[in-house]
Amino acid sequence: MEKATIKDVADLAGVSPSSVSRSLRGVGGVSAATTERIRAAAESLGYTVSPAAYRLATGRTGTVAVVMPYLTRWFFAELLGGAEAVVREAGLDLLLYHLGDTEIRQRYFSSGILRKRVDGVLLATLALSDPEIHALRSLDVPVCMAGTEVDGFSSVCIDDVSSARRAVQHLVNLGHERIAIIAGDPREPMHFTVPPRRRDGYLAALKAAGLPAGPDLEAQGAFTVEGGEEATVDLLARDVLPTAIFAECDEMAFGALRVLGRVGLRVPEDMSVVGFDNHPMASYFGLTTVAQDVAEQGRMIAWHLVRSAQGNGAKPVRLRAPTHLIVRATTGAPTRRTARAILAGRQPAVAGAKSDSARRSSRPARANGHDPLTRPPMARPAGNKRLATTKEKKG
Amino acid sequence: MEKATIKDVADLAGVSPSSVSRSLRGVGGVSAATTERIRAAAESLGYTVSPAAYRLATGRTGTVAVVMPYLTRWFFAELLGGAEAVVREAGLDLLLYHLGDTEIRQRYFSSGILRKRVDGVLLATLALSDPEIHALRSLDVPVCMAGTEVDGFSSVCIDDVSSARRAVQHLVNLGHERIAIIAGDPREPMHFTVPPRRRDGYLAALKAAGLPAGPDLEAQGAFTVEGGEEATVDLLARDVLPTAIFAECDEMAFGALRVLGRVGLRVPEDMSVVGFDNHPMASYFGLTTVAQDVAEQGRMIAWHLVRSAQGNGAKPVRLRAPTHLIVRATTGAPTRRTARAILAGRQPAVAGAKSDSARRSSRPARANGHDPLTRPPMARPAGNKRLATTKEKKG
DNA sequence: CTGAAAGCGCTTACAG
DNA sequence: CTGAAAGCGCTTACAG
Repeated sequence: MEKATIKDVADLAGVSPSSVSRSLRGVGGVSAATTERIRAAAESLGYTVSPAAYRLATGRTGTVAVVMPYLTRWFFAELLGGAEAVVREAGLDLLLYHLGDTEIRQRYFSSGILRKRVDGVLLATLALSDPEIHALRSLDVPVCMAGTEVDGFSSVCIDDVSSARRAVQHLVNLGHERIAIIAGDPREPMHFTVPPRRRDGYLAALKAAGLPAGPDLEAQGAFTVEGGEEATVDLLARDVLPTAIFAECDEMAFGALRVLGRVGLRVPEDMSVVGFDNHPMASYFGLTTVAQDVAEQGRMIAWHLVRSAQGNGAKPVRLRAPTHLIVRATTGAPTRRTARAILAGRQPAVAGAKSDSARRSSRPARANGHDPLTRPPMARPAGNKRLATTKEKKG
Repeated sequence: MEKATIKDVADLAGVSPSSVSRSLRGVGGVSAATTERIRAAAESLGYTVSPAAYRLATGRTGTVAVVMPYLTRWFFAELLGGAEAVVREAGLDLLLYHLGDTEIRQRYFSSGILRKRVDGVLLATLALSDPEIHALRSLDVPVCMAGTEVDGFSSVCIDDVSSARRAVQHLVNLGHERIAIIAGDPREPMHFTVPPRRRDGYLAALKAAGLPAGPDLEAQGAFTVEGGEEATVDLLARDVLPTAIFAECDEMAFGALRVLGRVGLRVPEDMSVVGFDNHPMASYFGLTTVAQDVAEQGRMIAWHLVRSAQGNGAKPVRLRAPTHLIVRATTGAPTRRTARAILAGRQPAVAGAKSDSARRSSRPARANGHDPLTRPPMARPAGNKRLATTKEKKG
């Protein structure tokens, strides 16, 4: 079947294209009888409005752009999934842009290419430069952000500061006094805005508790598993060891668990670990973490974007998504034995963890802290009740 | 700045819109002098061609659709990432559709809504029903598939059968004689095509080696970590236990490792495990697996789609992406002690693994098989040479 | 090499 | 309630 046009439908129904357009759009002013005839004609012809013609005539594109710095990372994939559902439900098209480096990004924003192409833009967690923000503003379409707040744009965020603070407070409450952080690399090319906020929460909790903070207790982890491993190796080579580690994201916590297992430190007996995000693998590891529903955030902001793109109530809003601490099995009260003493008694040297020789030690690696069967009283694992399934319930 | 039109540019350059169009499109027939004047005018006005007008005039949309059954699963996110890069590089727009259930999907395909909207469609691993295939064909635009082969459409696939066979052959070569499989659920709503092919490879290897196969050695895992856990619990409750497990995907292998660790079976001494995909976490677990480069597959097929969508050499092709076995630390020769004997000596009963009581056993969980320090001679771990980073080199 | 004109398929005041 | 007409911003034969 060839592509039917509005004229074909009009001819078949014996009316003018105007009437077809009116009736199909449901703007009223068409008698019930003609409406029905038109509907039947359109259906029999398999008629669909040409998006190009519609857009040209109305100036509205029926399209939103979703701009992502990463497509494969958990957070962004979840966000995209949530947003897509809402956008499609609204009958709009979703144009996907993976905008890696700043240069590409700015070229895109300022080229105006988006302006004629979309009715709205959804940007995921990017710290934007001033020229970029300016370019976005002059796009002259509603812009929404996820994970970042910018004046004049709507956004959805979690409260990274207070959430991180709560996670660290959990460690404080367990009795930890030397709490290290595995932080995101501040020189991250993507200008991630999240890491510094989570670090602020960490620092706030320490300060409130009168606990020490500083470079001795910080390591960089790049927000990846490997980065978490490197950071942990780094931490374990410090003069004084922590009794607990707060990782700014779960992936880094996974890396920490691996290294701790390798060097023979038990989790949580010898070292507590807290992550952030409740990554799908977190329950696998029994990781204590801060949970956020990222897909829901995608839905929230996409819903707002759709409304704005359709011209309704375009006042910028700042949406807050909730988080909650999930205590599983990687956190517990510190034991009297320090990690240093344990390592000293078992390993040639902590520094040895960096070399191949550590791996040839005769000690078998320990479990990575999941499902520790002896658990200190204060650690209340949520979930993990059954062996076969480990899905957490919300809330 | 208001949106400049071609007329604005023409006026500023003192020429006709025709010339502006010709010169900007680079179709020739415009003097160098005018071309330059036009270019300058366009630039000073920040002119961009209106996609809607262009599409209406030419009938070409400059857009491709990418249709995905999942957005957040590793495989699909990787594929999307690879495809996006190529599509954007080609200057085309990427319309994203997350089409969950069959009903929604078919409605979309047959509505013709895509026909007027895109110049090409890329479908990710979906087993399509005949009506769906018919609807796709009548779309009248090139359709490319990733992970599935359909007559008349271009596609990119790995050889699931021979890759799975090779993985299982690796187990056979190590001396395993009872090799179980954790397979994808055949009633999967998405009509996944991959699981049966990987199972075929598994069966072929067993048959060639004259080893037993059958229901006793099969369990369903749903292609998720939790599914892998359940399947492993199931396998461990069988009358006769395997000495090795082939999981059709890495996520299920992760689940297997977790359960094995919990019940006290060492990997690979007591049980070997092979996965499939080389998921980013595979190296973390030291998992022996079949590696495929999914992003590359996305690039390959997207490149072909772009060419087809632009009308060049539209003959359907069947692209094959390579795979390679990565032997890490979860596979080794079977020991004389059977898993059954080990379990019998250590646990109240295998069935106990299903109940909470197993978790309260006084035995600590074992390491999940990564970095086993005693390793049988035939297992040659690739990578894992250094502690801090575990990235594999290709090839 | 350049321009006038038609046409792509719609929507939307404007008349009736 | 209905239709004729203009217009959205381009491209592309068709003349010159």
